[in-house]
Amino acid sequence: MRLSKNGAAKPDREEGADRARDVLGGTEIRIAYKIGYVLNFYREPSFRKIEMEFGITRPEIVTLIFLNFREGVTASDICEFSGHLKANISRGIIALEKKKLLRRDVDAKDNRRQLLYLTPAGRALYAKYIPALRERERAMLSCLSASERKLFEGLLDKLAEHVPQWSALDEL
Amino acid sequence: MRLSKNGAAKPDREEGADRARDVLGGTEIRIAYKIGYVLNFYREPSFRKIEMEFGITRPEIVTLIFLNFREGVTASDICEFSGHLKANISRGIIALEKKKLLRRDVDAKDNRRQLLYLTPAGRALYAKYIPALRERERAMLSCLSASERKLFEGLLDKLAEHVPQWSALDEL
DNA sequence: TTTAGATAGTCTCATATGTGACTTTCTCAT
DNA sequence: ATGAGAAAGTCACATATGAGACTATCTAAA
Repeated sequence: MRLSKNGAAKPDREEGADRARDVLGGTEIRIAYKIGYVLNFYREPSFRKIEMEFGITRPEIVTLIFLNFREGVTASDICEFSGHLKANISRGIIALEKKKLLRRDVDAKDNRRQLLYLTPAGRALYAKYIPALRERERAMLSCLSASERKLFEGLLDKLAEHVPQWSALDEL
Repeated sequence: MRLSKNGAAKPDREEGADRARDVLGGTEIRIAYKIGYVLNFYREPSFRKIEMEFGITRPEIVTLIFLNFREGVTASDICEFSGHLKANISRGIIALEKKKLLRRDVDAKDNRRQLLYLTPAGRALYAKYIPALRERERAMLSCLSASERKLFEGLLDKLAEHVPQWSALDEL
């Protein structure tokens, strides 16, 4: 029942993959459980490593990821697509500003809102940790052929676009 | 840019689904990000509700789910397939035992290990919260046809079986 | 046998997180 | 215009979590 460090099964044990198939198929929420299983192994170790290495929290990590491809957004926007609670994103933004990794301007059109922008230092920090995430994603998907990957992403897109139909934003 | 509570877009804003497609496609780790997006909306609200309603923690929730289909396993086994750290699963098991929701026996073959079994009360508690998780999974997947769902699960299985190849257990 | 190292599980401490209340600002119907 | 209610963001408090040390037990090789 044990896996050794490199993921290979010990001689007298079930092989890891067999065991995974067996176990993961057993719950009453098979698909959700399997998504969680794969994602946990992708995300948790990666994010913990970044947290430790760079002294930032998860909301800070995702805020930098988000701002890297779209600036001038608000804390609420980041909540909406990161799944983090607004209190945590708020704290993260305050911390990032304190470290001069982002800048925020009050929206002239709506004084409640603050528009967020990365500083060069913020962009540089992002550039330090994103390659490991990219590489790990590549490894995760390497068991799928190019066409399977396309297929998988297409189905994921469908699921993602459908999210607003069944999950209210204020649930997060 | 805002979604209203029922997920419908306000008249003068982009529609939720368009916006999601647009935003989610922008990161450097598209597929991982999309998996996280969908899963967050599935898992976080559901689990938080269970936590509050029944006064149990996440490790306790997953321990009950796991034991419901396989008993006589150990804390390590649960770590292996839940993605939770052993300290947290350990605390969860201690709490569940205190509440008489599970029972543990020292393994006669290996005195370090404790074999876990649900009590009827534990099974009853599980039965109270699993229907909502099932229903929410159904809603999440309702945008896929039966054959798309099969396809999606097949690809997920492939990814799950491949996990040991790229992620070491001790990373969790 | 003995012993070095691995493994199962628990504990302590520091930190991150969830909840809900709060302020300020905006929106919209009257 | 004005007042009720929604939305953006912050805060304080309690709790859950992550890191890493620790004990006890097992394994395997000399």
